[in-house]
Formats: sequence, C-alpha cells, structure tokens
Amino acid sequence: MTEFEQLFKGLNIVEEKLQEHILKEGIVQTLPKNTFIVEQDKYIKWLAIVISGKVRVWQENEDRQILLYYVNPIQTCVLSLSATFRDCKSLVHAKTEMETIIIKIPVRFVSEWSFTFKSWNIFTTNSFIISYEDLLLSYKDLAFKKINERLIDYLRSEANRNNSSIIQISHQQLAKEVGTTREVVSKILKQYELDHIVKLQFKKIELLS
Amino acid sequence: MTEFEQLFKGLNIVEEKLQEHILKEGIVQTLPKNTFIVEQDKYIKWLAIVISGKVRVWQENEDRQILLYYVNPIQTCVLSLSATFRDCKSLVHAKTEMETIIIKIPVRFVSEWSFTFKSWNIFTTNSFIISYEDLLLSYKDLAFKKINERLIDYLRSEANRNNSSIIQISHQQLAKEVGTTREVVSKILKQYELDHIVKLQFKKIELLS
DNA sequence: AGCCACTTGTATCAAAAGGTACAAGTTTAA
DNA sequence: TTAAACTTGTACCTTTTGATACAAGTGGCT
Repeated sequence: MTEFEQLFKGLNIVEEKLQEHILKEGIVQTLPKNTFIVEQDKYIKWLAIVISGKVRVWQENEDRQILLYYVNPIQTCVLSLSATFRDCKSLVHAKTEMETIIIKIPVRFVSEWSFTFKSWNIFTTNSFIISYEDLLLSYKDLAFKKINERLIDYLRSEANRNNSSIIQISHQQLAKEVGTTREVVSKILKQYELDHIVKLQFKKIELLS
Repeated sequence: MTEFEQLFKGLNIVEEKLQEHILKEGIVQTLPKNTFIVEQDKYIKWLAIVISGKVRVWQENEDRQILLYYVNPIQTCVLSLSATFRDCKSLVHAKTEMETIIIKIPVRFVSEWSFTFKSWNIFTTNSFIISYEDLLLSYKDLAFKKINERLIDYLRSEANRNNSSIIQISHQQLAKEVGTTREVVSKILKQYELDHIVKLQFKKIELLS
C-alpha cells in the first residue's frame, strides 16, 4: 500500500476528485529522527500529515519547554492546520522523534478542499475539535494539578502509548516534558520509588501500579 | 435592526437559503445577568451565539476556578461549537455577566450547514482557529509565567476590554479569575502599589502605567 | 446610629517548587 | 583503559505560593 493509499484509507477519503488533487499536490517525504517540521515563530507553508512515525509538538520559553502533544500516524498537527486557514507564524515547535513519513500539502488547498469535499471537511473539523479538547484538558491539569501528579500522569500516558510499563527517559528530558527542572523530577521520582509506585534504573522508569 | 439581521451582518451571512434556515431554526433569547448557558459535565443541545452582552467561560475544580475567556458579541463559545459536531458533555461553565441576548441554534444543523454554506463554514472554522490560538497562548502563560505577572496581564487586558484604566473587581473575584487565592492577590497587588504600578481603592484597581 | 456582609491588609506558618553545589554512577568513544 | 559527557542522588537554601487567623475598613440597609 502506498503512503497515499494509507492516507485515503485512514481519513476515509473516497471522493475520486479529492484523491486526484492530493496525488497531484501532495509530496511524500521520509524524515530522519530529530528533523524539525515546524519551528516556533516561522511561517508555515505546508500542512503535514503523519503517515508513520511520531512527531513531538511543544512550546518553548528561554530556558523551559513544555510538551503539548504527540502527532501519531494519520493525524496532523492542528496548529499547522490552523495556520493553513490564515497566513501566520507557528506558535510551536514540531520535531520527529523517530524516522517519520509525512505527506505535505501546500496550505492554499487545505481550506479550499474543506468546503468542497465532505471527507476533508470532517478531517479538518475533527482535528480541531480533538486537539482543542485535548489542550483544554492539559490546561486544566496545568492549572489545578501539582507537578508530582502531572509527572506520574505523564509516565502513565507514555506507558500506555508504548504499551510497556518501562519508560526509557532521563530525568532531564522528563523535566522538559512537564515544564520543570531536573532536580524536582529526581526528588519526585525518588519519593514515588519509596512509595513503591515506580522502580528506578539508569534512564529507565518502571511503573509498578 | 433585528437580532437576526445583526447576526447576518456580523458573520457576513449573505446566502438567502442560510438566512431562511437560521430564521426558521434559531431562537432569540434575552438572558438576565448570571444565567448559566452551559454547565460543566452537562450535555449541550444548542449552539449559542452572543448578539449583545457578555459571557464568561471558565473551568472549575473542587475549590478553584480558572478563567478561560469571554465571549463577546457575534462570537460563539467554541466549546459548545465543538460539542455540536459530536454529542458530548461540556468541559466548561459559561454564564452571562450582564444582560445578554443570544441566538440559539439546535446542534444538529451546525455541522450540516458548515459544509453547505461558505459563510457558515468560515464562521465555524474561524471560531476554532481563534479559540485554539487563544487557549494556546493562555497555556503558555500558565506554564511559564508567575502569578504576579499573570495577574497584571489580566488587569491590563480587562482595562483594554473596558477601555478604562480602572478595574472594578474584588480581590476574591480576581483570585478566581487567575486561579489562585485571595491572600495571594492582596499581597501581589500591595507590592504593585508600592512599585507605583497600580493604585488601590475599595473594589477598584487603577492601572498607572 | 447600629448592624451585617463583604472587603482588604497583614502576620505567621507550611508546603511546593526551584536554584546551587557536589559526589558518585554510567556510557561512549577515543 | 581512560577521559569526557551525561546521568542520578541529595543536601541546603531561597522563592513562590498557599493556609490560617485576625483586625480593620467599607457600604448598604433598617
């Protein structure tokens, strides 16, 4: 199955005309690990849809980062999507976390098709809705939960995503994911270990419960 | 000008067919101050578009609140919008802050029209985009800024919204807006007063710079 | 005037989170 | 195998934020 066929299947694109358009305008690219797809404050010229691999999306301050979400196969970064509807700079960074195949579509077609083709309309709308609700939940967590809770939440969701109770990550990286410092992460993890909630090894965290 | 005419003008709705639909299915309501439009965890049955007045949208924990945004005339709460595309419960509270006129549209028409009518498509898409970007900026502030900064940001944006350097609000209410406690607000405001950034009076805060 | 509800100012304490510093362990690669 | 880079653990301290408590001020109402 070609990447385009995967795309059509994943987004349930049945309109022949739309398939033709996408075949004509879309570009398949294989990106190595750690390639930037969009960068904060730069203009967006393409809508990228992930076919396989994994893309991390985050925001950055001078010295801190905070994870926004991951883009999984047959999803798009909603922010590049939003940028395609009106010429604007990216508010986030997005970078591949492993070798990733994407299909790039020039922004000018994206909003056009959303009115012409039902399945494209559903795709864009759903992307917005899901991302919005996601972000809203994250916002609530950030507002009301303490760091130790957000940290364990992160670990659990990682375990889930990878289908493994062992998460391979350094404290430093973990600190970046949840927007704090390395020392705080070390302290919290140690406490969780004393409480028999995790087991710590070098660059490995095992969830026990 | 009727409320419907205001709506058509505000959203740039020129399609006669769509105007007919809206006239047929829409309901104009005048809501007194402090009326709930949607409540957290309850189902949404209508899309409400604000014609005049002001609606506050926020999230709640057991004991804390945090402001999400205000819905101004000729806007809709993007969350009820998102709910109209798939049957789901509200993630937020929304309540009128003054007497407010709204037009209610049953949810089942909202997504239908977004594919049939260009202006409705633009309206829904723009609502999503703007709200998403808004929320993203708030998220970043919440992640990286300290409370005193978020507090003064809030005051400045209120001053802007009301076109006045005097904000009439109690410390308690202010605490709820930014998601902290009353004592913290009092302390921070006092410090800003010592720094000649604000002047404090009973239930009034004057911005000096 | 006198009462009541609400508001504001603060002092004290406690908890959460972050910063600095350093020692020791692990990996990688020259 | 040895140095360099990265990783982890932890002690100590500071700042930020929150909780409790109380006194005093304000405005509205009877």
